[in-house]
Amino acid sequence: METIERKPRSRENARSGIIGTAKAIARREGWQAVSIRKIADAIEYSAPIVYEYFDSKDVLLDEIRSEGFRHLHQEYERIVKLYRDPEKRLYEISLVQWDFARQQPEIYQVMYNLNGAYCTIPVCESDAMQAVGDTVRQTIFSFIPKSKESIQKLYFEWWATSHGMISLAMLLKDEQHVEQSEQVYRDTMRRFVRGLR
Amino acid sequence: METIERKPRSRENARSGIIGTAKAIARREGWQAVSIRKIADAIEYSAPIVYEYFDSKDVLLDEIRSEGFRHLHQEYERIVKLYRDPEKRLYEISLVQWDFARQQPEIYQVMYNLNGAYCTIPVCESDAMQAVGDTVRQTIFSFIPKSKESIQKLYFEWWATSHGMISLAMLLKDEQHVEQSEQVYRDTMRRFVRGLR
DNA sequence: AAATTTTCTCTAACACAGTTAGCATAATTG
DNA sequence: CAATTATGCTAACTGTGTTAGAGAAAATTT
Repeated sequence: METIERKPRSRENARSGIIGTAKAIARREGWQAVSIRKIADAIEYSAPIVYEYFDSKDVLLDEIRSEGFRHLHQEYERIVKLYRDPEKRLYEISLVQWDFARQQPEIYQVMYNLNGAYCTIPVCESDAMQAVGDTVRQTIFSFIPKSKESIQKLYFEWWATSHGMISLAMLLKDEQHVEQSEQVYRDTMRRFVRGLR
Repeated sequence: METIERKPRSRENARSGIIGTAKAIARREGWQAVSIRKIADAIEYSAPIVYEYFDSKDVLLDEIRSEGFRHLHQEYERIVKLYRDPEKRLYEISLVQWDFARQQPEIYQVMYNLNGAYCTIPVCESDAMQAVGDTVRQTIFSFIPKSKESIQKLYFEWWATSHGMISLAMLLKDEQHVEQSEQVYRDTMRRFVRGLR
């Protein structure tokens, strides 16, 4: 993913090379260390070339963020198709969220402007994020048919609980053991889902 | 807090001037806009002077962060002294946390490396943060005398729930109405406290 | 009072950041 | 072959954190 040959490369190829390099640097050195010049060096181009693919660093980060939300959305839809029991669905969705944040922390960080990642473009306006929200709201609605406002409140609660634990576990990863955090997360999310009926 | 006269100023005076200016800029333009030169301009000094008071920007941010945790700790202690009922205590502490994040979002952001604020120094090692944790753990212990591990787990849960809602409400402040978020927060925290007994 | 030292503050510079303008070369088209 | 388009570069601008070293002013000593 790092040292890409320069010779045979189409436009889409270069674009994904930029994204991949940005993610690789962020994973290795943190988002603060991600610079246009460093990306350009890695893909063996000069800095201005990057601007042929992304209008600004902000737009690049936004693209990576949207990619993250789209990936998450796909995973959620997979879960929805896999299980029929609404409770099982929501619980498994919760686990997917945890695993995603564990396996690709740099993506999770840019999605929520965490730990030095900073994208000016408001995340609320992202269609991908809306789509994720819709899937979860539908799942909640599927076993608790309530008013739109009530569903929104429950979704907000679920989201906050999950995101709170994930971002806190990231913050304390040196002090608190991952296994324990994960156990608490599982228990809490299971309890949350149970509490819905 | 912005245009400070230069004439009569002691060392402590200048130090707090730097901190105050940094906070003011962060509040007005976000943490990403906080630069050493801008701070120096505001206090009518040249940039290197700032380094006489703080070894680096990182240290400056860490100081502001610790200040935030110390302030929060004081508020928590005030609540503990004010109420005898443990449930009331924890609930009021939760509300203090919300109000703090509402009234001084820039401080809350630097405390958790949110929204462009980025301090390299690990927050876990902060004594002030530990002190805050101790107070909350004690409060939880005061009406649920369990093992250290259980208390730690409950504290983690409480913290995650509170922090999750606060940071999410910050993220969605344009979409979701503050009043509704606050209502959900109050309900959730009350339910959490109730659920402890 | 003169000389010396210490204190205070500044300018200049370095490497790096995001970003843009303009030029050179290569590929394609007529 | 000539003209045009595409491609990628260098150089530059402003702004960032940070450091070195110069210079003035104040305090101290002789």
